[in-house]
Amino acid sequence: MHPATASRALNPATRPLVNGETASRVVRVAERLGYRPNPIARSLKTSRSATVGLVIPDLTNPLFPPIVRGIEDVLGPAGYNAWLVNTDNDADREESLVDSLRSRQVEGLIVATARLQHPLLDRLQAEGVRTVLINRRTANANLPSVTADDATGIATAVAHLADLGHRRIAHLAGPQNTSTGLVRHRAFVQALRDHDLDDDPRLIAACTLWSEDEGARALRELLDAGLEFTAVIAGNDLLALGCYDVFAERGIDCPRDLSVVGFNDMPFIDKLRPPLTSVRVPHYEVGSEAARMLLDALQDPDWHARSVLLPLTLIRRQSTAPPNRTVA
Amino acid sequence: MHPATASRALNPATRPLVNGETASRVVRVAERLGYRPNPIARSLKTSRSATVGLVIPDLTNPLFPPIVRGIEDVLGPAGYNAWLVNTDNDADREESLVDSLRSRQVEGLIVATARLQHPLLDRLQAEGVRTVLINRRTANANLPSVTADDATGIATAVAHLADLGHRRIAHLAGPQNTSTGLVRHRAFVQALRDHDLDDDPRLIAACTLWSEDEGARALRELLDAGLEFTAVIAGNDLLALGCYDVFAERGIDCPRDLSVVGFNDMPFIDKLRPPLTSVRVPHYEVGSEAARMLLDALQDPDWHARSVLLPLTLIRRQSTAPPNRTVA
DNA sequence: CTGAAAGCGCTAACAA
DNA sequence: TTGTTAGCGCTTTCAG
Repeated sequence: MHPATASRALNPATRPLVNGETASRVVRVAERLGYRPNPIARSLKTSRSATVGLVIPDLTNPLFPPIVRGIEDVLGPAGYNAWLVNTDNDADREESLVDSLRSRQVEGLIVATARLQHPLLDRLQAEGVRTVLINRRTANANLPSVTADDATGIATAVAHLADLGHRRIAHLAGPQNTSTGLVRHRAFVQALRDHDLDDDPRLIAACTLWSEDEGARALRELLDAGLEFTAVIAGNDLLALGCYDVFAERGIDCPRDLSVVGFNDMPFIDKLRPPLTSVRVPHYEVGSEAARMLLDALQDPDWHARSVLLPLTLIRRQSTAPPNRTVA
Repeated sequence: MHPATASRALNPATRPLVNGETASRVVRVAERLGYRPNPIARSLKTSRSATVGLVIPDLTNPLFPPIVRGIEDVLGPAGYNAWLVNTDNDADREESLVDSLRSRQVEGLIVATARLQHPLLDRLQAEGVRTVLINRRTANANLPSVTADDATGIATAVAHLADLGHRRIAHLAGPQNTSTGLVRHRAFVQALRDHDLDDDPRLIAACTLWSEDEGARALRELLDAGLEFTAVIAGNDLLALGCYDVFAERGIDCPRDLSVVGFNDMPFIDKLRPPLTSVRVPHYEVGSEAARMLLDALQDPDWHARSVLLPLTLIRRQSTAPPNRTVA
């Protein structure tokens, strides 16, 4: 038995090249000997790896695990693995991690860390690295992406509050250098106008991070400014969590004194006090769709970029109610 | 310039073998050319990989991200990476994932999926694969592990409830084929006796999974049996979450009608209604300690297994209060 | 359909 | 201190 023949017999793709009988004999013997192909040697020869890199800003954000699931569930059956890295929202770390993924011959990347201006991503595209963005996009629209339909989501949230009778709604705007922060902010302003609500710019508080602390800080700022408002749309659930901290701190009764809407509907958010009304993003589907897209791109050399917007639904819970005119 | 010399100059470990001046010249040129060593070729040659495998049952459990962080923070500076896999609590999947990690030449494993009887882990040990267990252990005590001091944690929880005046305390026992489930169960019984509390065996409900649904099912079972009890110690926070679902379902006022204690103090559990009293496990430290242990084991060929128990603290929140004699 | 031969990029042993 | 040589385990031409 000659190694080349064995190799052909063991690789499903080249199996047809070899006599059916020899093939099955090889497979049987390999089985008996407990032979395991060495993917490293294979990688070295073929410069492929059956692996894709997954670049996450922060795994401790409960948003990401379901996305990772979605990705793995699609990649696995296709014979691919995901190599996961955490950037901690640090551009240098991101650069070196992407480097290390590339030197390990990952065949493509799924990136959840996009900022609107993102030189690294432009470079990857220029160098022809197959990349799919998730959650956030860059200003450069040529990169394929799978994101939520943020604008519609915010519009739905505003409509919900308007229906309840709110007229002065505040917004905790996420970082404006991320597509999600910017799109949600703009959609918020647009939706206020569409509903003829007060679009007082002072009711928009900028957050520099997607974090609980920033959410708390921003809400305090609005309250301390003595502005009148009866509801808040937080740029995401973490910012909304910060609002809950302020409620506890200042004895604010939610939803009687103030309604809050979050964004993402992350796990466990339904167990808060009160359960948070939030715009649900189908995280698992974001992951599975992105993985499918990347596999397509890997298979078809002249695949062309698409951007998928996944639909959102507003999950109404107890953090929103009609405004309490006597208090606000 | 000869490739072997360049190789020696670029590898910090062999750098001393080469003339200082040539070395820095090589480094400079490599820099200018944007040379990136190919870790795959290196792996093939050296059969090392600077990588360890991390075997997690379910990444969507918020317990794990902080552990992963702890591991990466120790591994990174030592020049190692972690390759993370999800088993979904499926033994077959686990087997094939561990296989794939090994064929990728991981130098060691950190395993969070241990069951008391765990043939795969015994085999790994027999084959000399460097392995550190976290969270749970096997019956085979020879495997090094980093776990929480569960018994003391449960004793503290029982003491807390006893101090509040509870005398009939129920336990939602986690899967008895895991060390955590078994140890907590036994510690619970022991602690009841130490405090002279009623150790009615009917007050212990077995859960077959560490899940919210199982927690809910088990608590319903206890309530439906018409047993009298004023507090519950859940085997972990997910089981405790299930209790919250039953409270909502049946209009039970926690902590007035029933006190609950969780275990793990997982992220966001402090935001529940009411905030959950829980035994805090230092997850980050579990990860960092395990990573340090594994690095030690990799460096020192005749390293001997140790097991580390990390201390726990009870975090008192609003889910526990004195029993309400008139209702219970 | 199968065999022979070469080489992916790197490093370790040995020689100079 | 540097050069030479060989080979990690696999796949893929090319020839037979």
